[in-house]
Amino acid sequence: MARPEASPPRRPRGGSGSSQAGAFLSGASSIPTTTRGRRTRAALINAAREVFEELGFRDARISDIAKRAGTSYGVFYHYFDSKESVLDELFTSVTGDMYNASQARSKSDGDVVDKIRASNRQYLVVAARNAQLIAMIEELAYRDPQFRELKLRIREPFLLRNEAGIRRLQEQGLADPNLDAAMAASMLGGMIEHFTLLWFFHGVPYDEELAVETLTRLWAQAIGMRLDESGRLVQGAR
Amino acid sequence: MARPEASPPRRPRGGSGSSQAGAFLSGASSIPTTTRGRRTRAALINAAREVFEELGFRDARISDIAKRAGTSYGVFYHYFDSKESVLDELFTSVTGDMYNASQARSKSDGDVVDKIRASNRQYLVVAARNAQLIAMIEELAYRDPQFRELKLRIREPFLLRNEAGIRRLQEQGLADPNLDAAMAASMLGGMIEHFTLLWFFHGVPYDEELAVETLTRLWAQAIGMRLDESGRLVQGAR
Amino acid sequence: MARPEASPPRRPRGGSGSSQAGAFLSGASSIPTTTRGRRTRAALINAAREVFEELGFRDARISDIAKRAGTSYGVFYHYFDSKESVLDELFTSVTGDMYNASQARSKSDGDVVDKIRASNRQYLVVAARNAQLIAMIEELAYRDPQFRELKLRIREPFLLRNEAGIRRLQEQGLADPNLDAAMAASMLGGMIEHFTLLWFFHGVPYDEELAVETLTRLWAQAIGMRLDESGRLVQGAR
Amino acid sequence: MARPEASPPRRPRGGSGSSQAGAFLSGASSIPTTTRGRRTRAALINAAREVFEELGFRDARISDIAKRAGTSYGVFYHYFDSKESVLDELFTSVTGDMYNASQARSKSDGDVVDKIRASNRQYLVVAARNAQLIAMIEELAYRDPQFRELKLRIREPFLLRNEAGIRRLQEQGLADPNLDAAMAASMLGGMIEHFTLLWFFHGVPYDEELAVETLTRLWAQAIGMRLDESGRLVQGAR
DNA sequence: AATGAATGAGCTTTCATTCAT
DNA sequence: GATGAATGAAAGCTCATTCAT
Repeated sequence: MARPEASPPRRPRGGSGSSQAGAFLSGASSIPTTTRGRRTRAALINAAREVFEELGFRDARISDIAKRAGTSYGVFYHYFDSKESVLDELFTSVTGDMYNASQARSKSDGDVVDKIRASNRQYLVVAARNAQLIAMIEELAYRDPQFRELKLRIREPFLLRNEAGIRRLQEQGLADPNLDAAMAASMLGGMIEHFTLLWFFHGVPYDEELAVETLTRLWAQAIGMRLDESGRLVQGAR
Repeated sequence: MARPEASPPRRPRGGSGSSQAGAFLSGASSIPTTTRGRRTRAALINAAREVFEELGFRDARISDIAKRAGTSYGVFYHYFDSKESVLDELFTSVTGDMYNASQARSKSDGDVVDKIRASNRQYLVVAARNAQLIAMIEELAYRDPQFRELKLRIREPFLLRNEAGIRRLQEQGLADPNLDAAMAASMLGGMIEHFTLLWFFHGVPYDEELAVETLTRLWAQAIGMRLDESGRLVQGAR
Repeated sequence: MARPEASPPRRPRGGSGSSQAGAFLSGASSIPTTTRGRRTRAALINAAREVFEELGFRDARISDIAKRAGTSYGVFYHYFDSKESVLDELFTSVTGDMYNASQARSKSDGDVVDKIRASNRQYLVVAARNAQLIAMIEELAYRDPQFRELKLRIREPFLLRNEAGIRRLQEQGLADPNLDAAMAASMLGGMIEHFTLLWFFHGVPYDEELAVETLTRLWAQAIGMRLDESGRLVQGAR
Repeated sequence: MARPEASPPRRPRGGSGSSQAGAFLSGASSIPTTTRGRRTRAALINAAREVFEELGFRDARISDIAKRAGTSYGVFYHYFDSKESVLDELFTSVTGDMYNASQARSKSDGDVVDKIRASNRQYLVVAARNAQLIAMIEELAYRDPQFRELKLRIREPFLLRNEAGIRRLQEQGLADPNLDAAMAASMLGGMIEHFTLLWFFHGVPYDEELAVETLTRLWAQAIGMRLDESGRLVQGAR
């Protein structure tokens, strides 16, 4: 017999089912109308970000967030349904930031390698900026399909961009035609992802310039280019 | 939801127990003298592995493990101090397995690329075999310095091996001398790590042959080799 | 989007779904194996009955029950899933008692009216004995379909018995043939139910003998019999 | 589930607030002077009725009522002291309606049975109209002496009327003189009460005509009359 | 050696009510 | 008059761990 809930301990009350557009998780979070309300809500989101980064999502208690925001824990429920729903808001900003980074065109009018270098450098910048939150998503992705999808969704635009880039270079005769562009994009993308996490989140120390150069050289050579000792494309090497 | 965790000696939040000198994580676990005792202990470890893989470390309850092992949860404390201490045992086997893999010399008498290919293939095998537990370590590493170290310790022999390999190839004039061997080893190692996790744990589907070939080609070319369309080293290309 | 439960705050864990045979509500309650366990469990049920009767189901807190039973509230969850599940046990005994009463045949070899009188008297006895719990079911029935059904299920055997009785008397020419037996049984049964609740639960004072006599006279005459001043059937009056 | 109820002046458990002299339950509620105020107040009462009927008194939240009334929950406290005090207003109307019904004289110039029939039919009408609220009172009466009294007070005029009726019929030689009029009135009144609740609130389906006829026949015969197959009084049968 | 009963800290969530705006 | 933000007591429930048997 299914759990019958004799005198139902919790009324469902429609609410939380209706999702906001673009909300990743539950997202049933009321938007305050007054200035004071807006300020409090913002304080909560901010506090949540800090607490999540310090303690991790699972170890973060609502009361930690509320305390950090300087409110009672009651207000939290005024603005959010649950921990999950603040997370939403946070993710919206990260995914947005990451997406923009994935779309950005380098303005450098250098050669192909310069473009790769610029792109790597840029990834490093956003990755550093969002390391904590990305690490959190990674962590949660290990147990929660919802977050696994989010993780994959975040990396997708980078993948597509990389794949397109490789394909274009292959067509131009600049990249190894024997490479499966999608697979290579996934692997090389993973290389950078993994590396930035190691560096920015796990605290393994690396030298920035060396990192950018090595990343760029590995990437470029992996797809079939040849770089001279100063990191410039050896023309006609392919 | 109620925070699980115990009552009296309440663990400080996020920590995984204070580690002792000898064992990796927490307290020593008594080694039983009788046959029956040994069997029970083994059953618990086995059960723990299964439960951890299914539920994750944090969500696994002692009672889950005990139930799976077919014992009462009282016995658990006969053999182990805490959840952390069973984990120890489990990790001993993974780290051992991984270490062996990192040391294995390929018997192939093919060329350098064949060696790289064999090595990659072998990594894929152990990674697939230990994916669940490795993922667990990864997950825990996000919050627990203890596990972060473990994670780094596991990857270290691979790193060293790769670094030595690259260096040797550089000396032989087969690999790009402009590459920082340590950095490259870390990045390329990360590429494989990341990829196997995606594949074996997160369930992203890949074709095995294509994966091995692409991995090998990327790796070899990244460090400066040149491969022909059938994946064989183009002699004298450097 | 449905509530996704980012990192699920509560694992379902099959358990509670499988119901015991005959359990009304959830009923997932472990049966202890040791004497001590059995004693504790019994103490909890007893305490629950008392607390429910004093405070009502909804106002009763788990901690009230535990305190009354002289245990920590933790044990409660050792034996029961929830408040609902103790209720189960309690109901099993009431419904059993009531059912038996409904089936009991009076041993009096008096006339029809004596049988009705005996039956009424007996109902009064069980109703008095179970007044608190019946009232509780009534109360809960106002809001919970589950309890509404229970309420109806408890009254059903009485209804059927009464209906059969009336029908038999109609066939024997002793009861008014113009009466719909089922409807009459329901109404007259309700009369007694309502009356006992008023008396035993709401505390409206009545004289027992007068009550039995009046109940019997009303009932008997309602279905078409005629009673003389001493409550005996006036033969051939129909 | 968390107990709702307020924080600072926390109501003693089970109670419904200490009642004031004048009003039935709790505090006086200010009567607004402006039109707008009166409209808001009326909207609140209306909303309260709906919400109470849907959710029951205990499960209804102030915010539910306010939302339904289209106001903020702040205003609620402008007009009412508490949930109990809106209830007051609602009950005033029910009790009024019920009382009127109890006093109504049937205009039919038929015989006694017609009068009983008319009276029953009329009770059915008001009972149907007020079923939700009456059920609510019943429910609350199980736990709250305040409501128990209200419940008894509502039924009282019916009781008195019935008792007087029976007594009159006894004097006229139409009703069984061996019946205690008060007791019979209470029991027979309870029969109808109980029946209407079953029908109108608990949703047990009955045929209206059959119900009226059976009710009337049972009632009339119970007090000693005799009815023919078409429901007319058999003259001189007593 | 094994069992499983008992403990209780700690977290979540609800919602009546107050009060600044 | 009206608004809605803020408060916080209180109860539910979980599960690591202890310990009597």
